[in-house]
Amino acid sequence: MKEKIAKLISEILNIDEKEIKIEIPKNNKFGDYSTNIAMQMCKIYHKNPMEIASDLQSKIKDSDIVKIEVVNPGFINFFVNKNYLLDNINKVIKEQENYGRSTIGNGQKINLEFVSANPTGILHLGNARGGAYGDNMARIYKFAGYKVNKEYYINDAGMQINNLGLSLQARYLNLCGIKKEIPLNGYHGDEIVKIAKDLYEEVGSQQKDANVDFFKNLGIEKLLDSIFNDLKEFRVTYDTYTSEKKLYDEGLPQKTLEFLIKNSHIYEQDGALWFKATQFGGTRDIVLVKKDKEYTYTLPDIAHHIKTMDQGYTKLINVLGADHHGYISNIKSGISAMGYDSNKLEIKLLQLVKLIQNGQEVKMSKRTGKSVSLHELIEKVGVNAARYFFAMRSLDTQMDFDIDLATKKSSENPVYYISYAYARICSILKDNESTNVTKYVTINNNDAYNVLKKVFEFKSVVENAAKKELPHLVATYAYDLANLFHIYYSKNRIITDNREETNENLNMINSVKITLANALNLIGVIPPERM
RNA sequence: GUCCUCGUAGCUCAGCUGGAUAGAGCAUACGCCUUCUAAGCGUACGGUCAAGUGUUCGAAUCACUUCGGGGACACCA
Repeated sequence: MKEKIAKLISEILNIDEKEIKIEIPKNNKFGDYSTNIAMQMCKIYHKNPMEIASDLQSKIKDSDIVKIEVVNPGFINFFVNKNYLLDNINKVIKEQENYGRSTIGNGQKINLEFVSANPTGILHLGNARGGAYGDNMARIYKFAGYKVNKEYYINDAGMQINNLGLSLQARYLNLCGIKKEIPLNGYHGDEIVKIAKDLYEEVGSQQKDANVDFFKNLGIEKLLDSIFNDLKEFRVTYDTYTSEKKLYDEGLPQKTLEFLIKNSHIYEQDGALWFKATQFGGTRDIVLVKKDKEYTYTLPDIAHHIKTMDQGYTKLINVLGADHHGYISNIKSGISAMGYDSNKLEIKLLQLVKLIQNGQEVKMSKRTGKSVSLHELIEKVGVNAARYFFAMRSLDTQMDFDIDLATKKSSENPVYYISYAYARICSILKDNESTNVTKYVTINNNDAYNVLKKVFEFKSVVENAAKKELPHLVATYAYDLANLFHIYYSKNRIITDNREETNENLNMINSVKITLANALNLIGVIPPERM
């Protein structure tokens, strides 16, 4: 319908259809569709926008348009007949879980890397936010016709892992009665204490002479286990896992370094090898090889990105915490220096989650182990509420997470509101059989039309969410749809004395049910059939 | 100091290719269950869209400046 109106106008004004913006007004007294084209054109025609609008009003003729209004300062509002909404009910029922699917992605390949937390502790709230965002985007992209690869980059090499090994070793040796300090930048999480304890309980002090590598590997194994278990419970899964250590085994960081040296992008200073990042848009030069000959994190990460780009992705998206902001220019300049297009890499920064308890901010730190874990969150509020809570807010708000509120499991979380709409529909459909309707004739009130209009909008919401990379548009959409349904439900009977009417109503609410489920699925929420 | 980001109702947040009277939830005060789930619906209260300047027919939205919150500026990741 939108396209049709745009086309009609473009033919009259003789301009490109794409120039014409047709929007759905927030207030439905302004019609089903509205355009500001008359105001846009007044400069070109040197005419009053109201004049242009009136002119268009008289020239547009179409059987589906029942009324055209011209309103100050020059809006043209279209009122269309509602058959398209009624016809859409059968489309929804026919397409089921595919209703709303789009092809705008055109099969483009997107690599989505998210969470990628170091295996030096368990996942916390910040990771949960990143996980929810990444997974939501993956679901939305797929639904919008993109090909998506979800990747977890495992930092199982380097300094931090060394610290993990040393921390774990210290804990274990202490249990064996041997004095050993946790290193300065070591990890103090309970989960590390537990791994040491489990080991001690299993083998006693047999491993007291084991080297750090033993503890590193043990720690990585156990912590990755817990990370992926938590994520799975959170309904977040991955397609590929990339190990930093494996990149070393394949010699990729080495090759990357050699390439950069060969192309004179590297110089030596103070015994370290520096990359001339400033020549490629970086804010400052960066060290790739430390004076102890170890590589910094950046070198294997450049290799990693190059390797991914070689696989033909049109876009690489990394979801990182806001504290990694400074890293963006590092990695991008590295990619450019390797002769690749760094614009293909898009980095999404998520603002950190501020944790509120008893009205006060709780500082989080992985090192001190004083954070709320993802696991704990799920235990307290459930996966649905947690997923929705993260999905409903855009990434760039510094969100407050009130743990007292969340643990109340109350209706203050909108996910219950949406679930309730879904459960209401399910309970009606459970007790009432419906049959196919070929032509809807009884549905004729604004509450119903408002609901159906929302159902109709779904596909464009999916496309918008994909294009703008904003999953919260889907969360908000689900809420709006539930809201309109609740209003409709409270004012209208679905089961009536009239069999034909009842049957049409049942089909209509079934279309709402399907659309709700599809929307919620895109943000990892599974609505309950009963509440 | 330099860079990034945010600032919208008492609180938590929507509002995003500039549009019509700036919207929800929570909180507060009232209504609505003999009928399909009241975890719902409705009414009221609540705003200098941080401040200023500019661009525009039109700005919460775009640009610049100032103020304020958060973050980043490692031979950590």
